[in-house]
Amino acid sequence: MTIGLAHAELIAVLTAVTGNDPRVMTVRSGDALPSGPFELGHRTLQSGLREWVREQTAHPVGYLEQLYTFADRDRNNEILGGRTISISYLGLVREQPAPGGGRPGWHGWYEYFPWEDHRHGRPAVLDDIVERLNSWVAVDPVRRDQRRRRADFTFGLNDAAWNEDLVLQRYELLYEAGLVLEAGCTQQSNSGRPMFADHRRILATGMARLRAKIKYRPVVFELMPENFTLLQLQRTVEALAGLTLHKQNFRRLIEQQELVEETGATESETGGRPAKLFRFRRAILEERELAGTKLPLSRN
Amino acid sequence: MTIGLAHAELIAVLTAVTGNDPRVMTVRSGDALPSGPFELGHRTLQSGLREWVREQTAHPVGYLEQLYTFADRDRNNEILGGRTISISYLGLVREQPAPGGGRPGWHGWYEYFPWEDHRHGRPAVLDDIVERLNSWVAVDPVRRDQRRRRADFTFGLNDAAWNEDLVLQRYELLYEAGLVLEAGCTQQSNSGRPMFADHRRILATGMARLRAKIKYRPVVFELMPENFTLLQLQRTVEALAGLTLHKQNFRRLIEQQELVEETGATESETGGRPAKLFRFRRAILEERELAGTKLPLSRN
DNA sequence: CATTATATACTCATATTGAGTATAATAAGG
DNA sequence: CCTTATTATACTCAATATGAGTATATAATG
Repeated sequence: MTIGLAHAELIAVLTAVTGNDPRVMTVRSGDALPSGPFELGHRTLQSGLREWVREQTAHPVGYLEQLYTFADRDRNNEILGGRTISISYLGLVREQPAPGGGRPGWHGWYEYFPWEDHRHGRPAVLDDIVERLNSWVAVDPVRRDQRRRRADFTFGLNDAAWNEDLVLQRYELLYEAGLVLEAGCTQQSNSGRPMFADHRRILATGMARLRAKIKYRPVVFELMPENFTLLQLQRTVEALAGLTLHKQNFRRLIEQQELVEETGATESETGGRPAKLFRFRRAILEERELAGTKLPLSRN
Repeated sequence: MTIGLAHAELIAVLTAVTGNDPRVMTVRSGDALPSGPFELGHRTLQSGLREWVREQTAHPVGYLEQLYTFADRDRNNEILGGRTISISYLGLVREQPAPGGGRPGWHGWYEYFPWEDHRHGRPAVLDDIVERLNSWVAVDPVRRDQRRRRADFTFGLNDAAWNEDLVLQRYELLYEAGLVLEAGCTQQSNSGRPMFADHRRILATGMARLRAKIKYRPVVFELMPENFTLLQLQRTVEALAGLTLHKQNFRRLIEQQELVEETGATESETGGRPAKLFRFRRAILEERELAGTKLPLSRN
């Protein structure tokens, strides 16, 4: 009897932002995240993950960080004996054209989480969700107050402010309330596209991590091309945060932190006055690995 | 051939602060962290870890959060076949008297990391360490500049400020420079007490996480008794951060965030004017699970 | 009652942040 | 060429947060 033996699985939340659209790399036409077993031939967890992503999506991966390790009892249905442990990673890339013409597996974040995009105001799907949440709150006479506070807090209801970082908490609340398909509910519309097993939860974990991290670390630049305008940079951050930002303050913060430097060239495809092109000052990574990037999350 | 099979191990960094001394629970007289295999009988990773801690240390565990998952090739020396995956957790507790008179495995953080405690000024061991680091910097003519910047940044040398969060980066630098025993060096003094396998690295990961987290989440209270004075709270934070804080500003921040409420009683054992006793306002966890606790890290 | 020690209140300069207004540089339409 | 639309960039200002003090309060001790 081998105590402690388990199946180790690697899962990737690979993210890019293309045309102001935050996307995640998927397999099976958008139903699952790239994944595969951790094998003896893999040098490390990271390199194992890189191999699976290369094999399943043929997309190069740059920045990679560990997200979370899951081991749910109901994850090993199909597998004989042992348990399955899933080690998930967040990867940041620039979207590349698919090699060989195969369809690339990019899908928009907000296809899975339509209630998370507040760039054009509060999304309409929230009305429906809030109504169903209210029923869920009301149905339990004992925990009603607790449920009320939790719903208010996570979804920014009744004077609470919307907090873009609470992606995972919102998903988990919807799951508990039986409002997403993975929870075995029969409802269909407005709850976002489901995914295989717990992959949507893992995506939520990655989104939450990234939304939180862009505020104190210069990771956005992993998603940017070599040269970019400040507005492009802002639009990328906005796409991730699902919010619009104050333009002038955004520039002020980026520039005063010396995160970027002018290339000298300008971009005039933007419509109005041509914008200066910038590049990321890689030197900053050494100068202050941890000193952090603050992003002005002053709403518009 | 079972592809993807691995040994799953759970490791705990269990921390308490007793008498202004941050401590970690150990086994084997301080040589290792509590750990054990993830077994079929365990419902979840967390509950498996709780069982191992209970069995090996008999200490109750409250707050628990996942730290990191490791899988190094050199971790499975003794075990036949497969790899070992270590899933580490950070636990926060209040130190309890050992049941049955067995010696409890509490050891001070700074026994393992003597260079991390700056509460009484820059620790003397740093002189030695810096000298050896300088040799390490100088010995490589090619990467000298890079090494210089890295040493300066992580240890706060040459005008760089000491950043208490960089516990792991400092340990890793010392490891790479061959200045800790785990790296196979022969030196003895001033490099802190080593631990079994990579347990000291895992402890560093936990310390770094906790030092970072107390700044934006009210987790310190997990380490406090039910009622406490503001100075006791401050001393606990200082013990963790390895720094002294500005007393008046500390109070201002704690109070204006409404993290605590007066119990009505006072504590007069402190020497001077009796201090009001406070308790943590648990309600705040619901009110703003994520709104955060800011700690004034203005040095004294 | 002076001394010592801690607790708590209040002050003040500076930095950061949120939210604007004003001006500059381009393209397109008439 | 002039107006309008559109984007870029500079500058202002009030509110708040932060770092670093000073001042006062309440106890114990000798």
